[in-house]
Amino acid sequence: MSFAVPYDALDLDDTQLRAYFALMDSAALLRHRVETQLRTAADLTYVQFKVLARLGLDSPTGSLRMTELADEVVYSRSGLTYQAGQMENAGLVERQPSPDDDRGVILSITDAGRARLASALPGHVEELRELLFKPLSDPDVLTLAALLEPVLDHMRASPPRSATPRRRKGHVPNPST
Amino acid sequence: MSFAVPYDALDLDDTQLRAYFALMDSAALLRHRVETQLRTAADLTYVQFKVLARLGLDSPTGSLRMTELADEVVYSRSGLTYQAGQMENAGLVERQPSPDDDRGVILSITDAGRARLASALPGHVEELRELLFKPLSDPDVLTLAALLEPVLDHMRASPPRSATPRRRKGHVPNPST
DNA sequence: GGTGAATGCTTCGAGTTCGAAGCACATGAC
DNA sequence: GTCATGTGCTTCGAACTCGAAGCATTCACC
Repeated sequence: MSFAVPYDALDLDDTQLRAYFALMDSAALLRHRVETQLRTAADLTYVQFKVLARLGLDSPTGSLRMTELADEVVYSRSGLTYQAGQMENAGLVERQPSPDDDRGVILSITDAGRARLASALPGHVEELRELLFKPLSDPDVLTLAALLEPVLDHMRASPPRSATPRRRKGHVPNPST
Repeated sequence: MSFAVPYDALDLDDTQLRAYFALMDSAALLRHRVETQLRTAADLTYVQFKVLARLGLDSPTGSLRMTELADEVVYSRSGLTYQAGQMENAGLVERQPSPDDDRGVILSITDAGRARLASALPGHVEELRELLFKPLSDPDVLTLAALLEPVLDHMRASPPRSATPRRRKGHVPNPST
């Protein structure tokens, strides 16, 4: 697929196109495979797995704010509200009011959630080894991380060009008006 | 996020985890940004854009089989059927019966589709430059493509562990039964 | 050339996602 | 204290995706 049709000045070169499609397609395909693996092995969505992993492996207390999880796992608040409801019904997480902000909701992993996570992890890791890491050498993996982490940081730092400001702190509402 | 909890032998090392999350998160975030850009600028989904681009830029005839597009753009036939319907209603593509196979359907881009694609391209390229390529040097871009293309090829070659065989040609139905 | 299996696409129902609107609480100015 | 504005989360409706089932055609083999 070449974008080189009527926009010489704005075109991407072939290498850039290759990188773009390789990134998008490999991530999409990997997610699809991982998703079906998680679904059949542990009855979890990729999103649900990621929520459980964030809560159960990263957080010392096993709990996080809804907003924080939403920003990482899904790209809308309502999306996380929906999943939190699903997972709460399944007994994997609990919702508690935030102690320091009555508007806030804190999501905590339950024992059942930890058990489900533990049951999903080995197959998940196995799938990653098989699909993602088999064609990559150890230095390759490091290089890949070193290339993509700055991209990720850069995108997270760049505001979506026209959207709700939604800066965590230190927002700049209106420069002159 | 460290997976290093109870599965020493199966664990991924930190570098692998970094690469995994950087890949998944950067691609997901990039897709989200690109999607909103395409939506506001040209009223197109990422999937629809990709269909138009494949038909309008890659194919000399401006047309492709449904199955071929489905495998590239979406991960189910029904998903492409839905999008083909949407885009046909919008006048961007046309459906024709395949001449050499009465079951097949060929999707062709229309003049309106080419016009829509042309209107979307500059902003799309601009968004990619801004978000993806700004933090990467030219050699970086080449390295990224060189790392991810083998991963993509490897995944496309690996059957989904338990699914319909669905090989284009040369299937091996039943070894002994 | 006839029969059974495979293939190409569509229809259908269920599940997931998003954005906009809404509600409750918090924060800052006065 | 009060008011206006901002923030955290939920509800709601619309759109999208998938897998399974179904229909029509083709292929392979006898």
